[in-house]
Amino acid sequence: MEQAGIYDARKIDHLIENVSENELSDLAELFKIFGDSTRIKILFALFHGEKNVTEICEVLEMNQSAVSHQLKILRTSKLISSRREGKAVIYGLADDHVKTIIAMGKEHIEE
Amino acid sequence: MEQAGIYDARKIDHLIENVSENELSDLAELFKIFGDSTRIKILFALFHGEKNVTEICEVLEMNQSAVSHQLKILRTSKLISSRREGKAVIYGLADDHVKTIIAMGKEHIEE
DNA sequence: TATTCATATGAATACTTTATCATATATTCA
DNA sequence: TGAATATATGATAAAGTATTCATATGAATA
Repeated sequence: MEQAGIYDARKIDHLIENVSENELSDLAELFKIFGDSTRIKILFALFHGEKNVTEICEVLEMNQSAVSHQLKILRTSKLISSRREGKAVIYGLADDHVKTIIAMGKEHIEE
Repeated sequence: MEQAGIYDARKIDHLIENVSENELSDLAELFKIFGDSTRIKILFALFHGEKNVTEICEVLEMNQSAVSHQLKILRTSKLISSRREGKAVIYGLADDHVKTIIAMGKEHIEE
């Protein structure tokens, strides 16, 4: 299974050495966030740029309350960031790890 | 947020383009698998080599039934592979994506 | 300031998931 | 073949989760 140069195997191995019980729990918590269609859709909606809540609702075709509940979970996990601009609250990806994690997942399911 | 050369940003961007509704569901399903402490612990237990069920139970300090139930989920998701050797069934990681995905997760929570 | 628009949040419900218990299956060995 | 060991699995209870509805908060504007 060649990884097409996307990562460096040695660095990967180093990253997963000596992981504490607590870190394992944190990891599970993190992945749990990605493990929901609605939240994954929100993250994808933000891949190409920031969006406010109304726009996210339109993309997902879901009601505002459901979306806001999930936005809160993503915010709490620091996967997305938010700022208010007038009446609207604008959301964006917090950092590039989100993209990488999802890309790795996509690469896996493609096989 | 420099990624220390662990991945190539262009390839990441390419991977997450044009993702269908179905692929999003599959992705959520995949991450759901990682989103459980027991399963993450099993995967870590297998990082340094294959183990049979009894050994996995010892590492996790969990009862055999609970472990087997989670092994089945990991097997079904093709994250681990198994083979029988006498009375024992030996499990190992199915491929390197597992390591990569978890390493990315770890990198994220470290910040 | 009253109203409207945008977002957040609490409570309730329906749905999912995990661990446990009991038991079944598979393999080895006496 | 019968007992022992290793693993798998079905059913159930307990815990967790997502969506919906109703309502609250916050900001802009008439």
